[in-house]
Amino acid sequence: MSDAPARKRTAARRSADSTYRPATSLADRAGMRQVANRAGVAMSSVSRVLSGHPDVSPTMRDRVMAAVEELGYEPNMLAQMLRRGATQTVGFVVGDISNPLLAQIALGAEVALRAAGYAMLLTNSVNDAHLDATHVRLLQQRRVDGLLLSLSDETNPETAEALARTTTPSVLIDRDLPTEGQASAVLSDHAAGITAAVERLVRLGHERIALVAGSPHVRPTRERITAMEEAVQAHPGVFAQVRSGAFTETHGTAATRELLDGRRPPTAIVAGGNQILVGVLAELAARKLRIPRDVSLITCDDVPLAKFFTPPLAVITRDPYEMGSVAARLLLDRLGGGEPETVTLPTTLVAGASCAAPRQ
Amino acid sequence: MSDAPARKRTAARRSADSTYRPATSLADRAGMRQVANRAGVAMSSVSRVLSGHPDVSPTMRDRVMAAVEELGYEPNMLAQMLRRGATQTVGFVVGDISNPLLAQIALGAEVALRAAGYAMLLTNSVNDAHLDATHVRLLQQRRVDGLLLSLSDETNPETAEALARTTTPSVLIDRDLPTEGQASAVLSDHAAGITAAVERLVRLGHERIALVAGSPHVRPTRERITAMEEAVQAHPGVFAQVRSGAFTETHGTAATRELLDGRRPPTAIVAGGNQILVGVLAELAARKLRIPRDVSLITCDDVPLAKFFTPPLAVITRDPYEMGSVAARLLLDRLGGGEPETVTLPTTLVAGASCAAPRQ
DNA sequence: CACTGTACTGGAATGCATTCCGGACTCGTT
DNA sequence: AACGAGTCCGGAATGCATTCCAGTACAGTG
Repeated sequence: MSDAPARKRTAARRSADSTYRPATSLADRAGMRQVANRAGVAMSSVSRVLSGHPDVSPTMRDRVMAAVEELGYEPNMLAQMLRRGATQTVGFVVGDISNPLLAQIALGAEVALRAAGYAMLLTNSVNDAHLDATHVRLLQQRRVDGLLLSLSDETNPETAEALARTTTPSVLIDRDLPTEGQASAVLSDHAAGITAAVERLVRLGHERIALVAGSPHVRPTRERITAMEEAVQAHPGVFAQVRSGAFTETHGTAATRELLDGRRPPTAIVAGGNQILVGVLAELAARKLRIPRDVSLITCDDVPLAKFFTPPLAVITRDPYEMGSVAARLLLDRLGGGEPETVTLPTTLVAGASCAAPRQ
Repeated sequence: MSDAPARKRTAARRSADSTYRPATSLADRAGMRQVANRAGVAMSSVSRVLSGHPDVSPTMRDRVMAAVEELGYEPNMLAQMLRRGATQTVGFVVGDISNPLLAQIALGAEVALRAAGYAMLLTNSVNDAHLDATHVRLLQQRRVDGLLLSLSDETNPETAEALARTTTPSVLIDRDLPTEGQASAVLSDHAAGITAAVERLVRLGHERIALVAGSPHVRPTRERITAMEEAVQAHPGVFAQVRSGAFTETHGTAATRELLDGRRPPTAIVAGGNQILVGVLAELAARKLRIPRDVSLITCDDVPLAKFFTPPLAVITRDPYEMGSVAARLLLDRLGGGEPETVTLPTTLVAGASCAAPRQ
């Protein structure tokens, strides 16, 4: 009875309504019920008008639309999601959005998804395999209609299981998982790029080529390694060394050091990613080795300044924005009832002065 | 009666239930009602157990938990969202996630938000002012609990209005809007960075300094311009030229061309962004001008390869990941009932050989 | 004029979980 | 033994929109 003011306010409000009400996040906005009352019709009619159902007379349409205008009614998407069982939302599990490559993919995907009325939930696994799985589950709890997956580790059984026990349409982005044809995929033809790079290096006269690759737990690395080994086999006398590890500057540096200190130091290096490139460059700089005089260099995946580098860097490029767009399209196809599909996009070797004949 | 099999199945199913059911997106999973039945208790009790309400006996807890286990029950977040009026979701409106700076901010924000149980919806305005406003409205329709705003144009009245007519807690990221203290903000101290840059250039002997800036519709550009003008005034004889425009390579090139063709070509250029830097470099390269012999160069916001450039680029850096983290923290504070707040983070001038004394 | 058909409309069930309220039961106390 | 108190539980309303179904009203046909 002698409540503190704060509690009293609550009590007063409650008695006014003669019923409790949960916290409404926004200033009480009109619901469909209010619209129905205002227009003097049933809620079902309001729903029909708003959803474009054919069984609606012109009179009804006008009355409802007028009420909608007057009250500034906007449907509550949460209620629609709950009722319809679809959220018009897609989850994007990405290793690390701060990687420009992934960021461009995300951009391409988001633009395409939004055009189709979908919103995109983004989670970063920060290269932690366990988080991949956690995020897949998390997004499913949030009832996403589909998943875009750029996993940081495709060999993690936990992730595989999380994906296996679900029917959520998914698209793998440059990843390879045993999904038994359940998932669509957009892939890059890394083999073509690496093969072209090797061909070029061999033609220039290189016989010791190294690949400083990233994590072997993702498809691009494995494809590149395989392609490198196969490409080299076609040229007797040419020999390749591979160092895979993390997609980090540290690995780039360490691997380069190892290679150059080895018994047969390479005359050409292929860097398997942005971060790795930085590490390779750091080690070459530390040793005062000049590109391409002492070592030829080719990097995978474009970096904005590559062509202004001294010397301009040779790059194996691809179109990440396009990759995101295609991923979105594949997912939308599946959401529309289509079958899983796999699309492979090209990679191209862009020449640059960082590649030259080795010193004799 | 003689329906096609497909329809028949539907009909049979309906009559079995004696009622219709909407499409359930996932394989029919158990709901709270099933758990309640299984455990032989009321739904309210199940809810209490799951939500950690105190009025629960150990017996009850065990029974319910057992049923939950057996049925593999997972609460439907959509229903919870609808009921609770909170989505545990935050919207991030960003100009263009493919900009590495923004991508790192997004990463910092997402990690911090996720740790607090929030998911992040991402939309790209692709530098279209109109889309800024559209996305703010879109995210509100999706009932986000809060907004992170890195708008592409803070002068658009449409966006201002969309924000004014809402009470959704927001955090501006390096943007300045007349929100009447409603929104929190994380800002970068661009003035400090530019001032340091000017001081350094002046000390080296430069008297004609240019700033190739980005869009004047966002705070960083305006801050930089103001700071440049003020810093120069402190040094009689030193004079600054500013060219603002889009955050594009094209603008960088065009502005540089203009400046160098002008009556008093600058001996030092400050590039106001990643894309702009590329344009500036392109134009300098086209003219065969050497850095720093012919022109000194400083760029804003780090690029991965800046320090391996020839010469290593002087950069005005900041910590974008931290910026994202702080933005998330400010938003979480507001969601927890805290007051709006503004935080300013530092910028630092990192020296590089791209800055030297001008030719005599 | 009766009857079938068409065009709409309202009512109610539904999706799923949360929370208020009242009631039942147990226990301690005098 | 009885009563006030404390524990705990079930029932029902609630959030909000969708959709099935049944029913009204009016038009067209024989």
